Amino acid sequence: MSIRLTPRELDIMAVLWRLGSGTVNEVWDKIEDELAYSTVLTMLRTLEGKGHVRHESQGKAFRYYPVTQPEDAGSGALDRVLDKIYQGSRELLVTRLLANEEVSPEELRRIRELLDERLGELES
Amino acid sequence: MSIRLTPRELDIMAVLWRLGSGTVNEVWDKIEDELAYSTVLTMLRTLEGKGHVRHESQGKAFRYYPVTQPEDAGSGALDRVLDKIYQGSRELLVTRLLANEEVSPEELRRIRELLDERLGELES
DNA sequence: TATTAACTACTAAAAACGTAATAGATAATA
DNA sequence: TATTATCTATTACGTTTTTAGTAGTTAATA
Repeated sequence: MSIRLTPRELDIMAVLWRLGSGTVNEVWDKIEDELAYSTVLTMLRTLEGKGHVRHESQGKAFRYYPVTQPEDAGSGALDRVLDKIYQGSRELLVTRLLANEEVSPEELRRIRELLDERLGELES
Repeated sequence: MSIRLTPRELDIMAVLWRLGSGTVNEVWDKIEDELAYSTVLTMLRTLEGKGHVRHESQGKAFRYYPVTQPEDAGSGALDRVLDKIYQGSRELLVTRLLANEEVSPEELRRIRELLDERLGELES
């Protein structure tokens, strides 16, 4: 079974992945929605209970570290989107992904290179 | 605000999107997890309450049709994955998406064509 | 028409989620 | 040392989600 995080858990993990680690305070500070400090604390303990984070004492505070990595959560979430919404079609998914106006030509070129590399590997 | 479906709601919508429409029985039959018939019925009514599906009578049964389309639910879900897990990097996401061994060269080529088209548009 | 099979409607309720108040502990600092 | 600011621990609760039993209805069919 692939790892599944709840929306709010994902918000918190996203902060930890970005920062590398964080105290309750730091996470609370970076979370977009306005939550009570204790809410963030509770979430982190929940996540710890599920084994997605661990903590070390730092002074009187706890510093939390992600145990579950983006890939672990990502493959699950992405596969799910791919499967359920795009019916397994990676093309369709990529089409939607790049449909956004904001995508820069540079980004598109880099992605194309990526594809070329991958194709090169397969042909060799 | 983008549409957000719960995991189970998504399972059901996925079946409707795939089939085009479905009676409770048909959906129940296609759902992977073993649920009670009445559970599927309840879910469909919930989805109807939220405006994601509608129904028409067909004999004594109801035939349900998706109102919410994959794109509607998809952009939200995909953006979320992109944002939270791949930190907004489409490259990273595509890398992961194509990392899978199962991706065929044909599929890769089609995706590359897609990119070329998109790049062509931007350069003109 | 009486019976049965297949549905929907209604109801309930456990489990998960999300949020936060408050109490207690600890370290800084006046 | 006394006070204060900052943390964690505990506890609770409303909401949503998920699941499903059972009652009622309808259409087929014997």
